[in-house]
Amino acid sequence: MTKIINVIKGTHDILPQEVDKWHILEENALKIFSRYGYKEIRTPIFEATELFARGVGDTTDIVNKEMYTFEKSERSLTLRPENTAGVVRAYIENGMARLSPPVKLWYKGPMFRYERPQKGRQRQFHQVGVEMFGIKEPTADAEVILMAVNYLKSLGLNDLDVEINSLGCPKCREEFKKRLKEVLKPEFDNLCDDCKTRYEKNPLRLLDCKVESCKAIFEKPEIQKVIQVDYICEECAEHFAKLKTYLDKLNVKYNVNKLLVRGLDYYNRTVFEIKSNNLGSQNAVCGGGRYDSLVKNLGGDDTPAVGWAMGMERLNSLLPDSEPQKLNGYIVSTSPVDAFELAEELRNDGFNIEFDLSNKKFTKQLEKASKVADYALILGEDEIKAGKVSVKNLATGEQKTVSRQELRSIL
RNA sequence: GCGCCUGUCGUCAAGCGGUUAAGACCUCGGAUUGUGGUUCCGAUAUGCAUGGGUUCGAAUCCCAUCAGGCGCCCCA
Repeated sequence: MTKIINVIKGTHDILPQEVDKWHILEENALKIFSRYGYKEIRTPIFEATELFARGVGDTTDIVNKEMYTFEKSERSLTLRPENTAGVVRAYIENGMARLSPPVKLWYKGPMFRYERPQKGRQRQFHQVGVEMFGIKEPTADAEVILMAVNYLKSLGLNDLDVEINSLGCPKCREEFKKRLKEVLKPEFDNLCDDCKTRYEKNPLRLLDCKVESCKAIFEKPEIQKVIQVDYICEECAEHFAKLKTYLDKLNVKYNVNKLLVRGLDYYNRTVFEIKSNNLGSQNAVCGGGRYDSLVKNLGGDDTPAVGWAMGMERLNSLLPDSEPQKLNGYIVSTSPVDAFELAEELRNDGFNIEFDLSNKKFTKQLEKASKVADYALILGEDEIKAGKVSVKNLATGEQKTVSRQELRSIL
């Protein structure tokens, strides 16, 4: 036998028996986001590599070691590892800055990251996300978080933890980094290797370290003092305070997590995550925040923005399995031509209808009907002559012979 | 990139060095020439991820390769 070709590591097929759940995710996204005035945008799956290097940040793991990059016609192209950079590119390129703010966009689609696959993490995965441009006030942050929570609620996901934090603006963040480095200096040699690198490149990420010895260091009182004190400036503090007020008034439950930093470089001020306890170690279903400098960094006008993304596979695994959808009717007939005609008639009226294409025996057809449909539509010689159909309710066994017109009201 | 675990039919599996590789589900056929979902009978792995090795003998032990899972890291 010829060797079969397998799916690529870290990718997988979404099979018919699970696709219903995907439809639920997608339909609810359209429904909920539309209520808030968001429009869907679809951007290409690959972009210029430079977009991600400049957009996501070239010190991030995503850009450093996880991108699928390839050359074509002497251009370096990359399969998108996330979609914020692409949406921002589209926003700039299509002159959406000329639209009356806020500009509200949402998207869904596959993303690609070259990582070791594990539970809740694949190399091709899907995200649904939103981006809002043009509003610097914390109302935007609040709306976006509220919408995330309501989207999750619409999926029946209520018991999730919302964590928020403020990173401050570039100005006050520098101050915080400076203080953090000062207080950690005596401990530098005790940090893990990754943290030693972070210490130089991106000190905020130190707080995210999962290594026990590092966590212990950060628990020390003199270091906690620096972490707990708000180094963010007055304006940033006010922004964050207002956001919390809005969330309180809107009954969005959240925790402030000072250690929440996030791995993408473009965030400032508000960052947030939504986590589930039922996902294993990859427990974040949603991550996002404010990125006021990204549009400008990518060549657009100075435009404030805020957004988030959710991992659809992770959402999917939190959804209960759905019952497979049955056909409205399965035609049992020994006359393919008549079966065809009846099937087409009913299909045109919006019913889901199948019949046996291989002309099997009557009992086999009925057996098949009982497995895949709610009703068996029996179309034998007698019925054909009389211009009628015998309808059998396969759940109750009830059967009656009716005209084709009556048939529609039964199905 | 590192660590641990696992590969037997389409699926879930039993098998733990001895000669025809259990079983269940699914699928297909029959009992059953117009009445199913229950039941009964039958069919379906010359092969145990692949390649080597040990042995009189290997799905079972060893090595390598490949694939998958989980964890670290990072993230959705």
